[in-house]
Amino acid sequence: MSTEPVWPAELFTDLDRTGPIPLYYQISSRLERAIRVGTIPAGARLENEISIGEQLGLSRPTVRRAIQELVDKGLLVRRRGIGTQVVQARVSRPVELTSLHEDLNRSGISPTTRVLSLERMPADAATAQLLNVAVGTEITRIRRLRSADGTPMAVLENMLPPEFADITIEHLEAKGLYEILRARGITIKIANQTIGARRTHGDEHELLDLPKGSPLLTMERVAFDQGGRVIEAGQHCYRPDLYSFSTTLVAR
Amino acid sequence: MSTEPVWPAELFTDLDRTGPIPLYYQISSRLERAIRVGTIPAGARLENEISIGEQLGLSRPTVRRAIQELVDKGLLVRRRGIGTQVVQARVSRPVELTSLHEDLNRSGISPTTRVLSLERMPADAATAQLLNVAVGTEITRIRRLRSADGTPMAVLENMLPPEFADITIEHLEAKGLYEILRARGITIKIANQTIGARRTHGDEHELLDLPKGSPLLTMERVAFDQGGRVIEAGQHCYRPDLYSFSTTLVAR
DNA sequence: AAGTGGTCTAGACCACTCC
DNA sequence: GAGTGGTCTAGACCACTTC
Repeated sequence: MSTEPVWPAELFTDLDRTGPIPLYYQISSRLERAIRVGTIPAGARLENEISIGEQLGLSRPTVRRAIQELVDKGLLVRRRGIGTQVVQARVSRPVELTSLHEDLNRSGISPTTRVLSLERMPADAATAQLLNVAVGTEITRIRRLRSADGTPMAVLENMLPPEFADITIEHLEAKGLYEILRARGITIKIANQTIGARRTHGDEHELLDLPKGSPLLTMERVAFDQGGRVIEAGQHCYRPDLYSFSTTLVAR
Repeated sequence: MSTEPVWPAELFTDLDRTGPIPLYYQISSRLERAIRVGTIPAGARLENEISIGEQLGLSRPTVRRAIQELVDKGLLVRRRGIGTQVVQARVSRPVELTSLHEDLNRSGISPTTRVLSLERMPADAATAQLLNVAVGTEITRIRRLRSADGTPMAVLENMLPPEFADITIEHLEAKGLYEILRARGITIKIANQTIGARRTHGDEHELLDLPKGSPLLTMERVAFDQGGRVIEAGQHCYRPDLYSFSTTLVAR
């Protein structure tokens, strides 16, 4: 038995057709909320694209684009000849271009940061290559301890190119690095990151309150702006009992 | 100084306009190859979308869609008022819905699999919830050791729902699990996965040829088909000196 | 002012699935 | 055969960047 297709048109009565927010985005964000809160239940079939367009006074490509956004997020599945359905599986938000600081904030946890060191130094060969600057360029090296509710969670090491030489300890203890960068108009567009594991080195076990030689979850990241300039390179390690990376993968 | 925009139209002379392969896909895949091999260098600016469409005899939306594919992959950056540029950063392929077996194959390494155990058993409460079946349902539990060039790399544990009760050790030692599933017409559409770290447990250190209590990189995954049915649930652990997860993140 | 990408329209034909 | 999504066309207007 197949159920009737659903379309809660009442959610879309007051679309703003003149403002700066794209119509497809207004549709997809309301639809996403309706799915996440359960107004549209898992497994429900949506009405077809043309019919939705007629009800909303929109062309099919616009409706299609809105739906595609949620297909890409893994909330909807489209099948030719069948229709569009809400996915049955729970979907977690993808690994995004955010910092640990923002992740924690979103979880309702108030992160604190202790700056362990903040120094300017000439780039050695490895760092110069990483940041794509000349050897000997004065770069900024930061080492921070990030805690959540008083419990140490991660040791964060970052290298910054010379343009950020004026960042202070006060900045870093008040806000996350990505927040500071964004306030300067820096937009991170692309990042390459690698997740791995290793034992604690040096003082990491003390900082993270772990036995010496414990396993750590590690993440290395190089972040670029729109023009391909390196904005930061980080080598971070996390307490694996307190932190992990979750994501939802969607097949193309 | 800004350079002239480029468009190697000669790469697109023999588009197949009648076959089953979409035009936008033909464009984007050829363009991707040209970028990856360096025919179009990093930082190059592409011609504008309308001009490309005219040269290729295509409408702008089709050209736009082709370009969008590569923007989503992080190979191109678009800026309003400026144009479309090849990203300066190296881009690694994203974490995809593939198995370790396929990852290794793609890297030119021939993986081998030893089945450590293959058993049918009634689902306990935790497994039943994971696989979304009734408690006591006969499920299949697999434990495998995956090696590359003779070196043990990972211990793979999977739970499968009852419909796969006929999978044999011979199947599993010849092919990857996902390959076997695909051969049965099973398409995995969505997966939730979590990456973490922990110490070795039980016999893992022996299997992976590591000291007892060494760090392991772990990945848990629940994979769903189009209809939201659970296809497999896996708990895998990897030797962190031989394996890590790399990906490129692209800001929306 | 000129050029770029961002959005949107109103259609069209096709492939696939189900009955 | 009817209904669905997948692709594609040929335009339009707008916002943003550069000159």
